[in-house]
Amino acid sequence: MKLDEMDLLVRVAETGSMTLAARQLNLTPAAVSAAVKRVEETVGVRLFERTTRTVHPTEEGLRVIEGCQEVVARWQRTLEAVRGASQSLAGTIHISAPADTTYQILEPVIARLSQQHPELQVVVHSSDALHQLHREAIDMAIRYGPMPDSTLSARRLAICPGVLVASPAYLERSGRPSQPGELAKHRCITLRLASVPVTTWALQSAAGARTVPLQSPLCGDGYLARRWALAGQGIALKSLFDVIDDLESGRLERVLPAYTTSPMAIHAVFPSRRFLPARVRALDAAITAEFNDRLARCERWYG
Amino acid sequence: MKLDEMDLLVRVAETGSMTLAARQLNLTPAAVSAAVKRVEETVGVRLFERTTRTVHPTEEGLRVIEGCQEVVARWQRTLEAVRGASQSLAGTIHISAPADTTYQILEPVIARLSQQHPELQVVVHSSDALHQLHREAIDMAIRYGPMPDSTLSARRLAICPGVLVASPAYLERSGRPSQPGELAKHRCITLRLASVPVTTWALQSAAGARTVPLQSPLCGDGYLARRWALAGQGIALKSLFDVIDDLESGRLERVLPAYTTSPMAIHAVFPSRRFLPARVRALDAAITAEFNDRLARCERWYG
DNA sequence: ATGCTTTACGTCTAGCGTAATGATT
DNA sequence: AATCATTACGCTAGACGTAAAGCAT
Repeated sequence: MKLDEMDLLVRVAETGSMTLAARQLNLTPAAVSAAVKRVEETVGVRLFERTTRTVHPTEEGLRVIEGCQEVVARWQRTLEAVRGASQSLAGTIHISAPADTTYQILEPVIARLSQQHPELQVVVHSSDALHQLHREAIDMAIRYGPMPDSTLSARRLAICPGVLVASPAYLERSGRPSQPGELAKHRCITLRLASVPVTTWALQSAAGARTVPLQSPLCGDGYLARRWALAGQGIALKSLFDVIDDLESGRLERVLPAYTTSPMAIHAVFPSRRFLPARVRALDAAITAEFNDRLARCERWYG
Repeated sequence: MKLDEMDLLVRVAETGSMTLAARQLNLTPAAVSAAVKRVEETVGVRLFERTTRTVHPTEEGLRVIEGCQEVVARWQRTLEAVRGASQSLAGTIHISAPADTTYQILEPVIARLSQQHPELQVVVHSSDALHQLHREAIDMAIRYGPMPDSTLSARRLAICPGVLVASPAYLERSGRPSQPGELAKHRCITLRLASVPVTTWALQSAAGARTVPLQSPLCGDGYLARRWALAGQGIALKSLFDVIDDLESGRLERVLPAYTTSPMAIHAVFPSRRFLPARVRALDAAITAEFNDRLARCERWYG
């Protein structure tokens, strides 16, 4: 029995698909299928119940896969302990994050880390889709909003309300709305999340909740929305977390400051494999530090 | 990296020899040498410092070997958990014990266990030599006397003084010695331990210690000594543990009952590998139960 | 001189990709 | 129709044994 085969089992179980596991491991589906069959024969029990569309671990399969996870993790730890003498990090990290987070927050963090560790390669996947996590072998992802419980493990980085923002120039030109109803008269910049345009904003204030329907001339990802807002194109709804820099510097102003959306969590998401390589732990630490700093500024500004 | 290779590393470290490890694994020394070299290359560190006579783990080697031990043990546990559904034990156990222990104590225990589990095969190595533990791949051994600290792990089964015994017939015929000095006039049955004849008995009593020099007409292993004593051939020095049956039944009598040797421990000895297969655990349990029972009888008789 | 590790070499099998097949949505 | 798992087949590389060489005790 090989450790690679154990890793393979774990990935098949995680992705629920031999093809995806194959893609992660740079193998063909045929090889993965054969490997699963091979292991099942040597172990002597059926590990996955499978149709051509789904792959489900069996009762015993779960036990075996858990064992595989721990075994692989234990081995990786010893390897790291033994050759980790050279304190420099090496290898490739695949990280996925929403566009705005990538360009605004991650970019400097990653640049710094990359400079400290020249042998490190960071591949950035700018995406909102969680399922991409398994499609490519993503090591770490950052996601806004509630976490669907799945085979992923997540740690909360921050929790922050959404706020309406616009540039001072735009507000000078178009006026400051004093209540949500007036938003209909403004250029509102909306998001397209997972290819689906967002058509309403759910605002709340001390006075109560209010859902505002929108038709928006500008619709894009979160990064575009912020850039457009900065360029005076209109009013955007962004997580406070994303615009704290702009608010602090005065490049953006809050609109209807009595209103926010309900707080939304930001998570660091990892594949459920037990062991994170040192390079991923380092990136995680750097990102977490950055988020904590930023979160503190949000709370200071907001509170 | 294969689990078999990890097991191989563990065995090389345990035995301190590639050839012995090869013998345990049914491989050639060439294959073991190649495997070690292979692993060293994939891990990237030298695991063993070796001359042609010795194989010593390096600093990193120790870490890696420990990792291998745990990994292999973890995997064996999952395997056992998964296919252990069939509660019957199967496979082969190699057990090593002194002759008398084998014939008198182990024989019925093993017979019983073998009957309960028809697929079980027990290979008994009647031997006193600890180093045999690594020569053959012994799963469990029973040893009298102090444990040299080594790569073996041991658990104490009992601790018992040695006593002088002879058959009533012999004592009727030759008379009962009343003090150690009189032993010189008797036929004393001695042991040959590790091919070295024992020429003195170190006795002690409330009055003090006394070392008696011997020249003995009969010299053999512990089983022979007991049989000769039973046959009225003379006086033997045996662990109380070995002769409790004979003393209880009156087939043997204690000689110089005020005198014993200092208590000697009896250990169950295992190779230091982390995980004992269920079959070995079962045998261990059965033997331990037998020893506990016997030890209780010793204490009752002695106290 | 014995017994160990190492190297060289020939052999064989395990494990991969390619490509075709079968099944499911 | 598209996508996934499976099977068949040819190929390559890894792992073993044999045999010989090199060292240490």
